[in-house]
Amino acid sequence: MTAAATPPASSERATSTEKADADSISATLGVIGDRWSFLVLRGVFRGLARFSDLRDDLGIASNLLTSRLKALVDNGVLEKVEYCERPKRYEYVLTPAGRDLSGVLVSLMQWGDQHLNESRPVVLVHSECNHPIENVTICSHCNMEVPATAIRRMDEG
Amino acid sequence: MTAAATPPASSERATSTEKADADSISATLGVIGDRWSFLVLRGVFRGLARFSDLRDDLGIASNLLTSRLKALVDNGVLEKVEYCERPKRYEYVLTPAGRDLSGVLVSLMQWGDQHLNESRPVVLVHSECNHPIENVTICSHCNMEVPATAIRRMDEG
DNA sequence: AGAGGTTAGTTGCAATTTGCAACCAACTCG
DNA sequence: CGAGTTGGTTGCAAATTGCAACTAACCTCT
Repeated sequence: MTAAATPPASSERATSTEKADADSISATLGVIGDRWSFLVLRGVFRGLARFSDLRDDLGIASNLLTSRLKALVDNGVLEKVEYCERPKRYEYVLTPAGRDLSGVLVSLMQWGDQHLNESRPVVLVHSECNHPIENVTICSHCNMEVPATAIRRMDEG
Repeated sequence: MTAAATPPASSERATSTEKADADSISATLGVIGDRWSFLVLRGVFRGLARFSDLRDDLGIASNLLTSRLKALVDNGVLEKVEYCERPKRYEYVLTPAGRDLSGVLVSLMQWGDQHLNESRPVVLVHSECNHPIENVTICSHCNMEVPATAIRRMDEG
């Protein structure tokens, strides 16, 4: 037995003989865990939607951008929307599931801001009040922030 | 010009001629953004600390685990602590910076649970009350949760 | 003391994945 | 018609990963 974490999943997923992922972290990484997908998503969150804008902003090779966008669309993170009929042009927009990835991006950004200060931070704000936002882990029962040291799995006490 | 996002950074970082990353997301991905580091961290968060335990749990090849652990230690995410003097054995424990990555892991897990249900979710709880935790983006000014659509960059209004 | 086991790796090589540069198709504009 | 733009595709070289075998240092058992 000993299933392991199955990361060598890249183009095609779970060909049936492969032992499935053990948990949601590796499953999620199977969707966005390669070298570029996070950055493609970051671009889309920033408002880039067209192939060439993403390519130019990220500096990614066309063939990779093609394959990453396709994978993100296939996995329901992005949607290809026609924005021009005659020359047939598409743009890539976040699906609701894709939008839900904002927390991942925000927490990545926040960690970088706090621990690697390689650049002036991009400050994200709440559009309604213009004050900075923050990503936290909370306990909705206690209604308080939960530090990493107070997180446990439900089983195996 | 046109700096781009610089993901082809793997072993050694920023050889000076390279344009630095543009933001904290790519900087963070430079530390933990490869196919295995997230999973190595997940293992450590789960309590695995020894080389062989991580290798067996993840199913990662030794050479890669060696290089990932080294990178994580070099980047201040993990610390190599001697746990046995005579045969000279070390274990890998989270530094405070490493512990701060819990939010990233939790948000990845949460997204997978919500959008890919490839396995029975591992429920994380607040150790003090035993109730499930949740990762959210909040505005500490408004004291409310901020949906992805209400996040904006501070500049460029 | 010697055989065998455990832990923590290293080494070499094959298989994948990525990066680069060139090329292409459809269409618009002048 | 010729040039330019957008959104790609193709081929090949370079880098990264995976695998399996091997090593080093040290224990434990007989």
